[in-house]
Amino acid sequence: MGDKSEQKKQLIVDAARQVFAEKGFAGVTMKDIIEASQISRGGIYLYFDSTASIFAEILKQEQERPVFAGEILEEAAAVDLLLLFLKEQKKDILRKKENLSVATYEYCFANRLASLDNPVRRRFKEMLDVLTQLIEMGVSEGEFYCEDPAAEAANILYLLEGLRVSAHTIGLTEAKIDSQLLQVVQRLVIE
Amino acid sequence: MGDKSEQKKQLIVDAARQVFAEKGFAGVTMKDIIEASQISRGGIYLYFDSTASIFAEILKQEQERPVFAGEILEEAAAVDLLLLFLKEQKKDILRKKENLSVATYEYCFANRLASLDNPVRRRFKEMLDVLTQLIEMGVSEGEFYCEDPAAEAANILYLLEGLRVSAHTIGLTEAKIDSQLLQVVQRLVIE
Amino acid sequence: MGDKSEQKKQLIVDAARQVFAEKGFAGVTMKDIIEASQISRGGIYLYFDSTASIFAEILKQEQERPVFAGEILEEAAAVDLLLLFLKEQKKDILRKKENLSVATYEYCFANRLASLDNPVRRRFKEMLDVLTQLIEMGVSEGEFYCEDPAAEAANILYLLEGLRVSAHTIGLTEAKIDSQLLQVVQRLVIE
Amino acid sequence: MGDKSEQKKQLIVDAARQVFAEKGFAGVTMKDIIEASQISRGGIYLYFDSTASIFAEILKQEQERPVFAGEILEEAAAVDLLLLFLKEQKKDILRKKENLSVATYEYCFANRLASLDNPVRRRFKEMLDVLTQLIEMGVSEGEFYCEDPAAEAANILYLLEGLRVSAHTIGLTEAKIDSQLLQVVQRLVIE
DNA sequence: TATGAATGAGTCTTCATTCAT
DNA sequence: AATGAATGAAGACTCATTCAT
Repeated sequence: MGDKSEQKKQLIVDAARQVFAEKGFAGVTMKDIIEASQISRGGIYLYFDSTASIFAEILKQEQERPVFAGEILEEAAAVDLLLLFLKEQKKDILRKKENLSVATYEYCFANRLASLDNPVRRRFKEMLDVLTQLIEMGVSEGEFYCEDPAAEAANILYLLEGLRVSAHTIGLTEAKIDSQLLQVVQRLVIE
Repeated sequence: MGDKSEQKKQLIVDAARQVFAEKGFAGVTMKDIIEASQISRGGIYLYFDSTASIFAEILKQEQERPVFAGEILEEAAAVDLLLLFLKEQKKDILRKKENLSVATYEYCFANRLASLDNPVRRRFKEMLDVLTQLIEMGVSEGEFYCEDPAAEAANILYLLEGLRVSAHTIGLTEAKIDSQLLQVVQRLVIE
Repeated sequence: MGDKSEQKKQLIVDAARQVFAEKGFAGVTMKDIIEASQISRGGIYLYFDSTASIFAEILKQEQERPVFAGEILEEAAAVDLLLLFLKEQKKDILRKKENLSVATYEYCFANRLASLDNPVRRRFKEMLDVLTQLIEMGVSEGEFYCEDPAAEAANILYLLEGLRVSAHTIGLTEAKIDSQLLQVVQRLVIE
Repeated sequence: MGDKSEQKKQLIVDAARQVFAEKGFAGVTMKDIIEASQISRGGIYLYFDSTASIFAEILKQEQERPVFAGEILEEAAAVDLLLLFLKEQKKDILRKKENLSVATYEYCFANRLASLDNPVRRRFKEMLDVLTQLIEMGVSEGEFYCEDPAAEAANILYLLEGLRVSAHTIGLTEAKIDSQLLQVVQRLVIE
């Protein structure tokens, strides 16, 4: 039955997400995922044919999540929304052992994608749009000063990406991240 | 003989660098390196015991290279030095197929280092110092406006790191990099 | 219901025949046959327990077909009947991609049968009888010269078998088959 | 060392020949051959990459053997040589459990070869030439009567092939083979 | 009867690593 | 110091067959 089948598929995806979060992408074998899910060696091939296709599914689902985890209040000030966004990002960057960032990087590297419709790119675009709108809103409300909101939004996202990857390569303390995010805010906000 | 031994070791390292640049770190096998260097199956173990230790040696050597590729003239203006630095970084980011960035990321991820004395971290520190001095110089010369040169330097480096990794995950055009670097310069330079 | 059950069984057999004709016997899996017939994974086991038993059923049905595909006229000359028989055999040998010969060979080999009541053997006997009678008829009518009709009939059948298998091992042109069959006819017929 | 390597390769080939003779081609796995040879699971891949390539090597070696197993005396009568040839063939056909015929058939079927340079075809051509010459010799010596030696030679070979394959499909007694071979001889020899 | 999801045994293949020479 | 043949552990994948529904 399609419904039950979907459930099982989701079970595998959820188990696999754990595995990928722990071990990244490159080092994960089908066996790892099989052992993490309640499925047999042969059974997993009924749903996925490789670790890559499982991870692709995870990314797809990831993309469907809203950019902002919390509620966005229409009447909220742009500064507050920005602070909220940055705080969420910081939290995620620091939760480096539990998130999918390393797996996502490794997946991108292994598959040498960077093609137009890859989910990581789409996610970036989506975040870029949201952030650009946020900045434009702040500018029109007189909260922010910014000549090129789109470029500024991209700048913030690339900085966050740099922090995210650096958390894994050189290690980052919360203080260091705060220092960087503070700069971002100071640059924008009219005091 | 120690000297001859060193030569052989360097031969392996040089061959391996090519392989890592092409295929990243995770996908490289001992066999790949053996085939690329002039050494036998068993012979390589006289010098290295894993792909990781070979890559570690490469990183060590990488770290010994000067931060600036070109000559730095004492009397050059800070703006020009900054522009030179950014131009070099851009070039390297765009040469993504030939540099060691993916291999380095994969190596860091696979070894979950981020320890205090890892070479990637040391390299970052080194660049941070150079860049901070550069900015301080620019400030004292009246070329730059900057309240916290060290934070600004880190900001630039994280942004570059973000661009570097994004070149592999979402793909970047030269124009997009230029747009980001322009922002960096405009922010600093007093027109 | 016995009748409906028989129908279903025949459905499987017919679908399987196609598969065996295309792929021989050894390379065919239950999955292949399941996909070719309108039956479920588990359902096929209600009728057959292996590809071998399906093929056995096909052979059984094959055996029930008349030796001569066309109509045999009582009053026809023995020469004409012989020519008709050889022509049919030639046609079948050349249609090597669509007939069951490879599958039959592979089935016999795999099951190392050659037992007394195997269907291939029965089929051979049947053809031997028909052909022997035909030759005897020709002899008594003064059309053929032959001292040992049974041995001659066997000789023709073995030759045809040799041509049939050679069509798959070394490849045969129509001309080569014609040349061989011509010899057979010349040997028998009194000019 | 090339020499020792060749020895090992030959060891594998010899062990594999046994296995193929026993089990045919289709049912033989790498594991079977590994267990029969003195080699490890991974080791066999240093020499061959599939059962097919091992069997191809066997066929190549087979082809290099002389068509006549025994000595051919220049001054021998054509009849005697023919009888010798047929006797050898009969012996081989009856030794059906120990020869490579089933494996060869299965190999040809599985690989759907029948291409111009397949070794089975070359072997056939070779035998055809030898047999044709033998018959021509007999004719010129006044021992044989034959209008078309090449066609007659082919006829004998196809008959033998028919007997060979029939030994596996319908089963053959020595008497039946003798009866067929007798016909061949009677047809040729001028009494 | 009929379904198709699930199982696990079996095979192929690659790879780091060892070891006799 | 150097070689490269050999090893066996580990992972990928397929397939016949079972079983709850």
